[in-house]
Amino acid sequence: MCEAMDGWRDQGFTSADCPVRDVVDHLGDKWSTLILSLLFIGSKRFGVLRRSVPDISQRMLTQTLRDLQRDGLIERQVFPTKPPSVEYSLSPLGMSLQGPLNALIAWAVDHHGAIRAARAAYDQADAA
Amino acid sequence: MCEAMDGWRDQGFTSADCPVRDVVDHLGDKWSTLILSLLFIGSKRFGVLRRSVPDISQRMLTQTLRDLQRDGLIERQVFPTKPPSVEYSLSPLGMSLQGPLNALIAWAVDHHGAIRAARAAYDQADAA
DNA sequence: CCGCATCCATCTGGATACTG
DNA sequence: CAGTATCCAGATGGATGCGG
Repeated sequence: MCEAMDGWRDQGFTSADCPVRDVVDHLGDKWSTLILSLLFIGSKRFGVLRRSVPDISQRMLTQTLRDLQRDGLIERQVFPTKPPSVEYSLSPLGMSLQGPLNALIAWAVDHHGAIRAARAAYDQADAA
Repeated sequence: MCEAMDGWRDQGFTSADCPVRDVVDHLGDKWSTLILSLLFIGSKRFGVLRRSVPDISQRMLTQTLRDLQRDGLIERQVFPTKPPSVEYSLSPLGMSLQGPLNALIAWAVDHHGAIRAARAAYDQADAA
């Protein structure tokens, strides 16, 4: 893995501390990217996030937020009101991810059609 | 999910045809990003890829390559030599992904330390 | 050399119900 | 409102052996 990437800028990471894995593995889980893109817009309360992503379970929302917080990408602020409310916002580190991630999302939107077309062509080919 | 993203440029995709999912879900699988980054450098034979990524199983390499091919990101060329050889290379679509993806990878490398530090701090906090 | 098939351990994530 | 706990189906992915 990383030992193979010295073609561009790897400096000898082992598999275990490969930075690509650290980041990509996280974006890979089903919800992280989505939650991040919502927080790019602005801070949000738990319930707002929940309603913004209709098909996420409460369990997964909590877990995703915890993971993002653990990685220092988002911050969690508890208001001891009654009933309590919790607000999530982007940390400076999280904000620095906004540019690269949005570039990728923009690519996804732009090339969405091409991907779906390629997929359809491929699937049709092996049906024949 | 997608219905929540109109803050930036969504135009009303449903969950099913959400472009973010189409792309990110793929980058999320354990090997796609890594294989793509290798092919950014240049076309490679199956065996070369296998050796470049020591801890991938043959099964996963084949599967990953198939998925990328299905999405039209890479091309597969078989040389009917004896023994046969197969070469994989980036398609034009795949090349268009290089910029955004490398931006993300660069971010990962740059902020790798910060992430690991945040993670360590978080883990230490709940040990206390 | 390249790839498929099978078997199997593990992980992910959804449903549901319950606490402060 | 926000979060936790339990249970469980399905996906992911590794090991191995066979075939062109």
